[in-house]
Amino acid sequence: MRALTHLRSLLGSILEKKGAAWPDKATIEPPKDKQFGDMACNVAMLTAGKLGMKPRDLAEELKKDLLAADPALSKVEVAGPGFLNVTFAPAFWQKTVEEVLEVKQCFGKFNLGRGRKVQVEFVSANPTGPLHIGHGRGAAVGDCVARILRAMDYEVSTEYYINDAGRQMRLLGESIWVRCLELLKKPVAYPEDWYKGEYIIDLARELLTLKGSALCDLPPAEGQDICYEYGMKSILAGIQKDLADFRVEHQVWFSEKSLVAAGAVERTLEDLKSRGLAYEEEGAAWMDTTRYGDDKNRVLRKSTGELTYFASDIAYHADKYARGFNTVVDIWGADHHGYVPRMKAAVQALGRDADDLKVILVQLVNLLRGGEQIAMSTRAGQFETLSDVCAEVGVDAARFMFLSRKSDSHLDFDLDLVKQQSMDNPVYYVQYAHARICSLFAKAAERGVAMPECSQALLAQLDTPEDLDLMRLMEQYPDTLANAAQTLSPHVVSFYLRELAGLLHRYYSANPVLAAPDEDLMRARMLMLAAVGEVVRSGLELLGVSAPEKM
RNA sequence: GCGCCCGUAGCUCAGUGGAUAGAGCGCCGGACUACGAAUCCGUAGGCCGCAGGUUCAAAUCCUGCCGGGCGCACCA
Repeated sequence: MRALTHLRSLLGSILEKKGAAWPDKATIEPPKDKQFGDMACNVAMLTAGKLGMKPRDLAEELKKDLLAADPALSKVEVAGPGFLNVTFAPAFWQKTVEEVLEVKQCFGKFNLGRGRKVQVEFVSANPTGPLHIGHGRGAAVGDCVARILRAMDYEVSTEYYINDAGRQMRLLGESIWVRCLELLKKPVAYPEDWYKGEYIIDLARELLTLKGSALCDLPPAEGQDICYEYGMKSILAGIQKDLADFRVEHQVWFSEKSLVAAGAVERTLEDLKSRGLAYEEEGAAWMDTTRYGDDKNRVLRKSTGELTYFASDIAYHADKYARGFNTVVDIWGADHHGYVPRMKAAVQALGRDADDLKVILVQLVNLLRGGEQIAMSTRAGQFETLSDVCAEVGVDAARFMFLSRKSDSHLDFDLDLVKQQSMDNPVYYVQYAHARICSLFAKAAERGVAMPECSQALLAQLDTPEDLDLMRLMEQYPDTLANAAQTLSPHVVSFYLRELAGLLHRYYSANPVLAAPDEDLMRARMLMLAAVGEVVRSGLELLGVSAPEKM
């Protein structure tokens, strides 16, 4: 971070003196190949044309100015078509250790968001059955995005939208109802598309114990209502428990029904109409979403008089913005991607920018056991629940697995692999790095070696390539978090952690700490590893994965 | 038919304009009387789906095609 911002401002002012602005496309980044130094910049190639110069000539001038501007730069080279390859003196990187040890868990987190209010809405599964593993992925991604944004000084609220107003809920009531009738050996007419899972029978049994068999003598509509009410509450309580066990917290549970009851949906519809964005046609109310780029207009109220899901969703998002959120993040299953353009259109109709709504699409999870796919369907009652999976592989392993892929790519979740303690399952690799460091300090304490005071003189000994690799990577942690926050990509953090853990393990096996050649070197290494431990713990915390001291 | 996503090493995946395209797993070969071997070191493995185009530079951007997934409701 310091390396990047520092170079950026040095080069920026040098260019300014030459009469050129910093181009948007210019980058400063660690090059893939270490032989090109610590940081590489392409600005000369992008700016040379504007100044009427050859890229390499401009790069040579920049090189001179850079070296004159800052003695912390130990080397600047012009390479290839005009890259500027910059190498910092070791002292520059050593400062990172000092900084980490000073601010500890705050390292890497800075005020990127400047307190902007963001809502993250996720999971939001219909309470018609327990959460399955696909919901688990959405839960992990949403929770992790929220943690990352919070760390970067966004004011985040997490929310679960309960779809308790629609047809699915009615079906839930009917499904429990017919199971009640079955249990009492009464004649049963089965509804279409009903929920056939075992858990529905359990709910029916509980309800009969609670209310007695008289329940089934009620008129069906009334009985089904009771069934629905009981079923939803009970299932929702189960969902809340599963999420809590999964270390996922929603601050707000928002009921669709409450929105309808308050008349918010009707009001939104009227508002759109009065502004010419909605109209009546063929007995239905439509919204003109095409004017905002959707490929056709969408129904808000069906000719039956019933409101569509889309209508209440618009009202819901209007409510979100009315609550003062600058940005709203929705996390949806990727099978809903066709819904994005109309929702973006709705957001614009509400007078917001299309970018005030960010949709993260989470691809479905392919659940495997020993390489064989396990079929899933909530309605057929055939699935692996999130809680079963967590019980089998552990919350840490499950979360890490969910967060170690781009969210819009398919995820193979092989139960046997995730249980295994191999590199196919990197959660242990990262945790082990943390545990190793902890146990090193435990051993030090055993031998009466105290954690040394941090000083530049001690750190000055850390100048081997392995030392510098480790310190450079720690220095990139803030950049990594910024990238993860800006692109809403939790996997960036888990990839970073794997890399950092890899360097740590490599370092550890090649460089004895407590048995270092001399005491000062031992102290210096202790300081650096303490810093690495802090960063690993911080990253795991953002993923919601524990950082054990022993394994 | 139209739209969106994906196609990178045997496998699982990073990399979205930069230099000789990376990591892990798997394969093969090494390292513990050692601060923890859940680890490390080494070898091998690639027309980045195909074909054009844009430019100093393309896995990355544009166009077309092929292959896979998902959508295309007065469902949610």
